[in-house]
Amino acid sequence: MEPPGGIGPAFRGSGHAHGACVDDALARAEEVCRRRGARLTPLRRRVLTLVWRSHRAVKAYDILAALGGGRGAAKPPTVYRALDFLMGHGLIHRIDSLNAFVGCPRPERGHSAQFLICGGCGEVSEMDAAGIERAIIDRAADAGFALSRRIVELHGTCPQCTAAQPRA
Amino acid sequence: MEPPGGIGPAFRGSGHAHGACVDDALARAEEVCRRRGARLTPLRRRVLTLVWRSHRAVKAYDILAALGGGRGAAKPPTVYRALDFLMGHGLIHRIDSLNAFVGCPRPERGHSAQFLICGGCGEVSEMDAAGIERAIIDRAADAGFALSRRIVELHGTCPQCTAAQPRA
DNA sequence: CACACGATGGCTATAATATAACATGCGACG
DNA sequence: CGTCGCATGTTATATTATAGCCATCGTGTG
Repeated sequence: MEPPGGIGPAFRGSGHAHGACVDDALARAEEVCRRRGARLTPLRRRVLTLVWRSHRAVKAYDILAALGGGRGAAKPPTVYRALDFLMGHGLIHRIDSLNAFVGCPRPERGHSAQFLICGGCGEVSEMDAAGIERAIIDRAADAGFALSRRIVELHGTCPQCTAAQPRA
Repeated sequence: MEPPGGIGPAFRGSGHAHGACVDDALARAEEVCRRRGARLTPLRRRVLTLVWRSHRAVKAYDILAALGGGRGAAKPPTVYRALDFLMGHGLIHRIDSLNAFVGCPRPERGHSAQFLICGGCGEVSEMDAAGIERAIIDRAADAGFALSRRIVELHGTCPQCTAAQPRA
């Protein structure tokens, strides 16, 4: 079940030791920030932890709610600024088709990613598929198009959810 | 430079006879609806025309504004319902990374599309690149992932805009 | 004709997502 | 100490989207 390339597309289902994912993600984030002189402040670390609460894409306002339930509640800009920072350093990705955010398991390399998004369990699996990347680059080159950002978000059903629903 | 498949990625720049694009799109829409027994009502036709005003992605609230400037102005649900209808019949596509909509030049075939989105002029070019599609399908199959919706939105700079900016 | 029904679209309201603009705190550094 | 820059707090508002209810209209049917 270990993912090819160490990233995806292994959907984890409910039975994995998620604490290790979070610890690993935080350690990597520390390292990335340390090397760049960027400050992973308590707030940013907390937001990153909240994004990593699951392997699902997390909405900004859910983070907001989790941050400050009471009167001293956090405000939207607080969350969006932290998310911007984390995205800027590749620690999280935005899933545009969900207006939501997911932790990046390999922040150290500036990879281009594709996402498998399960409509059943909501899990998001990040891939770095050379074949897809290659095809996109080739096709853009054919068109004389200078690529910057590439968005590949693939919706469907993960193996676990497919297995759980013998007859859809 | 004619695109394989006849769709994209020909960026048109400012010098094409756009009336023909619109007429063609409307004729195709009529035909598609007629064959399915769907009703391309005046409102829906008007919204479709507004989406086709350019080859750029159009925002729902811009359509809203264009629909009813005055006191009897249209309301959001009116626009979103028309857009839902048009999407349901493949007459337009939603560009998730822009929260905006673009006309589909080939509504008759249920194609899967990729979009080239120019950050300079804002034009969106629809492709149906078999190579990209193939790579995505193969990779999803590897992962045991049952694909439904595929989103491929490629941001960058079109040939015209690249030529216009010798030093970016 | 009277009636039910489904599709369409108008309306009010509100939810959900995101940013602008300005104020405050706080540490680094001369 | 002064001030500079960055992070965060705060207020307000912009942008995007949907829920839910009602009026209208065409169509088929008793």
